[in-house]
Amino acid sequence: MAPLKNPNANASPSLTKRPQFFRVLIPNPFVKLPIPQNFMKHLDGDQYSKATLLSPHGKFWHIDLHQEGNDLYLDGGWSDFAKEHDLCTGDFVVFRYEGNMVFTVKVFDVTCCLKEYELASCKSPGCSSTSNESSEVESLTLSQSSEHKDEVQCNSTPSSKKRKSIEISRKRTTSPVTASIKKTQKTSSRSATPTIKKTKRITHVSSTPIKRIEKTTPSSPTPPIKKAHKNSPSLTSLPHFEKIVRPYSSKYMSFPKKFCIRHGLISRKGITLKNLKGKSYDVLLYDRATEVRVGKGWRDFTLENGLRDGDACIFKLVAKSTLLVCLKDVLGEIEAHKDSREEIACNSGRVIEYPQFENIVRPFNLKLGYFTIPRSFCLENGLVKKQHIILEDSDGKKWQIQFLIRNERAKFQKGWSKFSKAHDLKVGKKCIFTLVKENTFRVIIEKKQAENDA
DNA sequence: GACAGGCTCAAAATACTGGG
DNA sequence: CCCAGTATTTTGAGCCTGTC
Repeated sequence: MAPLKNPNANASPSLTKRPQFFRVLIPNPFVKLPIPQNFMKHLDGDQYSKATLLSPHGKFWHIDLHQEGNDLYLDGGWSDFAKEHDLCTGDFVVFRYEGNMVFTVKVFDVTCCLKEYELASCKSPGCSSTSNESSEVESLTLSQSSEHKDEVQCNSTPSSKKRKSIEISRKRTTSPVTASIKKTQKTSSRSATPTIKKTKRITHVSSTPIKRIEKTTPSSPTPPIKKAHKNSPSLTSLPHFEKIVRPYSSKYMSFPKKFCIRHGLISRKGITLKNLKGKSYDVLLYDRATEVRVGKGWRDFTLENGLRDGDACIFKLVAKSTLLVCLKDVLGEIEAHKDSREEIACNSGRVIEYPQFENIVRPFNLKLGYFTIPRSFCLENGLVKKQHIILEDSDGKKWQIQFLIRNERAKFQKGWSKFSKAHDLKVGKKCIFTLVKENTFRVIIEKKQAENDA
């Protein structure tokens, strides 16, 4: 099925009013389950080709969607899901939409009670224990999943300060956090700015001292939670701790050493962080005198999950070496499904700028007839394969140029020479390329820079 | 001449260590 | 907790060769 895509959306539904629907199971839904037509308005903009179900097992299931006319069905993988969860005729299944085609699922049986499930590693094809921790049993339960929001929100909001606008176009992968660092370093060196101080102070209010936050299962080095039970521990009772993202957090995060020792994390060196969307990130731990630092791999996590100065991260130990990370931004909102900075910008009402980059024309651009493009820009904007793109000049005239990537290097080539000649490009001129839509750049050519500066 | 592709090397960014 | 410094990795500029 061709994915239906709405250009608008990615935005997660408001966390305070997540849409839900339920289905009472009749025999047919064991093959495929229809999504109510009225509910589909909440899916606008998401890709309809697949859905991810966060099961009561605490596992993520990837289910194919099938569209018939105006109807949308949970199809491929649904029967496996039903089988794995022992769904019966008359069962009442609640789907809560988390955004980005992710649903948490609750199952009530004919007695109107929430069904209990064993937290076993599932081996069914659609189940997302595909990552490197496939053998591990995750202990995130359905109730946990639905409770996490309340749990985290019970902490006071860290700060009401407004965030700075997002720099979407960046030169040479300058992350927001990095940018923040640079800014901080410029304004003052060792002493934090008043804003940061404030954040810090509030941090202590919001994050109970680690000793109090951390609730461990009795005296076992690792929490052997194997069964979801009505009385089973909720996420709040899983061992966890909270940390606030600081400017230096783009480089590393420090974990409380006591927590790591108690749960045997240090001995493992490499652990897995998992976001609420189920994506796993392998990171390395470095044992230090007074703390344990998360090093290699951490940066990827911060970038992909849009962590910024002031955000709170709640790390919950859900398996021997797996920490589930709940994010809470500086405004106190839990961001369960951050997908991109653009999405974050949408959610917080910030202005979205078109991605752009700029380059100065160099001699070889004219001599050899190609123009190099920052790799980071290409990666961020999905320019990853050879294709034709359109350059639109200030007169509205369009030029077809070949975009290609070779050896991890991206450049405009075929057609570039014509463009450069037509616009009388000279060495030192600055060109600003704004990606206004897929495959189309608007080009602004600025005047020659002050005599090549020197 | 235009285009495709490869190589080297310096600069920048990132990962990590040391220590106040 | 946080900054400074160093080591390592990644990226892009520049140039070259081969093919059409």
